[in-house]
Amino acid sequence: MSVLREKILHVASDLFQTRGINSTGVNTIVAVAGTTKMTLYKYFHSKENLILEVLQKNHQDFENWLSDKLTKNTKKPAEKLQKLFDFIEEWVVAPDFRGMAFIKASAEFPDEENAVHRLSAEQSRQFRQYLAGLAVEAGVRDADGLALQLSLLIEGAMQAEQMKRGCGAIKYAKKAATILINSALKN
Amino acid sequence: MSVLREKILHVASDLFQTRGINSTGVNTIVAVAGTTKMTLYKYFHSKENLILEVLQKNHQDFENWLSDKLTKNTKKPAEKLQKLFDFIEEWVVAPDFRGMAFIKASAEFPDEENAVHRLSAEQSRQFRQYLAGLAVEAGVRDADGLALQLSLLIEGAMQAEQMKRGCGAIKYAKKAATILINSALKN
DNA sequence: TTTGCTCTATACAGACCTGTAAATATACCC
DNA sequence: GGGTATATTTACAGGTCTGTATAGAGCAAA
Repeated sequence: MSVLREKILHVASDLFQTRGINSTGVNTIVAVAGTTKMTLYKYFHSKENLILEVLQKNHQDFENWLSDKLTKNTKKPAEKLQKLFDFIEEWVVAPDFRGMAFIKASAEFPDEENAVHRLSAEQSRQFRQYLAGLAVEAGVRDADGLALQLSLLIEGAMQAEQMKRGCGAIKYAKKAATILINSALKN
Repeated sequence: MSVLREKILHVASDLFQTRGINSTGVNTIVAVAGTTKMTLYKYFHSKENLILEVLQKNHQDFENWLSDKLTKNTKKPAEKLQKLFDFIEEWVVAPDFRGMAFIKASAEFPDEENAVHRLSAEQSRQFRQYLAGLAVEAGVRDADGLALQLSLLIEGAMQAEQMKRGCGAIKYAKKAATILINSALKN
């Protein structure tokens, strides 16, 4: 994998998050990345293609990081659900946190037929499925229901933290999650 | 208030929600509204100004609708918190629901110094404050905490429903809210 | 009919956008 | 050195964007 390709992906991801996708032109991306449009269009057939790859990379990075944390720091399956929000908080309070990519992408591309919107929706679904897997392992009966509720808290908190840094949304989301998890485990 | 001004506001709001703000040009707005750019720029000094007015109108319409519903359909203060999510659901399942305006606006304008972003953040804060008022009336001790948690559920559910209509997010958000409210009332 | 107001029609300026063409430069492998 | 792949440079086409200038149409009141 070319180093320039990686650089473009990284720079594009950064600019998309800080300035918005539609407000970031390819001219800006290549200027910051220190290359030219010809190189960008060689690796990424179009801007839409670049957006899709950036989204995919961000999502994979997040899920890899999270599942790594979970497998390394927890032993029993039930523990994972409990500690989940500790790691989410760690992710959110990181200085380079800029919100969840697929949430913002779906806002910028509201048309349900649009490729970017569809990928965002798919990633949202995948994330809920991952949470549902944790809930199943923990012995929750309505695993899908709890997963959906936790995803609302997580995505809501990330949205809130992106809108106003340090607003403490993730802390209260964690408290709410504990209550919901305990309630779900009792049924 | 001029009828053309109202028409422009309404059309702009609709297009911003369905196509995105940055993807909607003033040319499109005036064409759909059946007027010209000269008239638009007469009433709204700039496109940014129009965006701000659209946001403000949407937010006021929502809060007015919600508080109307609450005052007309509930009697005791504690009831309002319980019934809140019924009305939110009613709002979300309406066929013309297109997501919460200020969430999408803040995603399209991520810069915290930007006027649109600042208004969005302010509206999010106002909404939480409104919820906190309901929690106080209901006798919740940590009213701000519960309000924040409920706002996460609501905003998360609206985001999810906007991403994929009929995904049932609001139903599970309601269940989660009931648990959280009951838990908060016990403390 | 004249005055005054709102709205329309049309054209334009200047900037930015995505995407491409063609020629040149750099580096590495044989 | 020669050949090859990769990257740069510069320029451009064709489009869209916000915002403005200018001239005229429609209409109501005096």
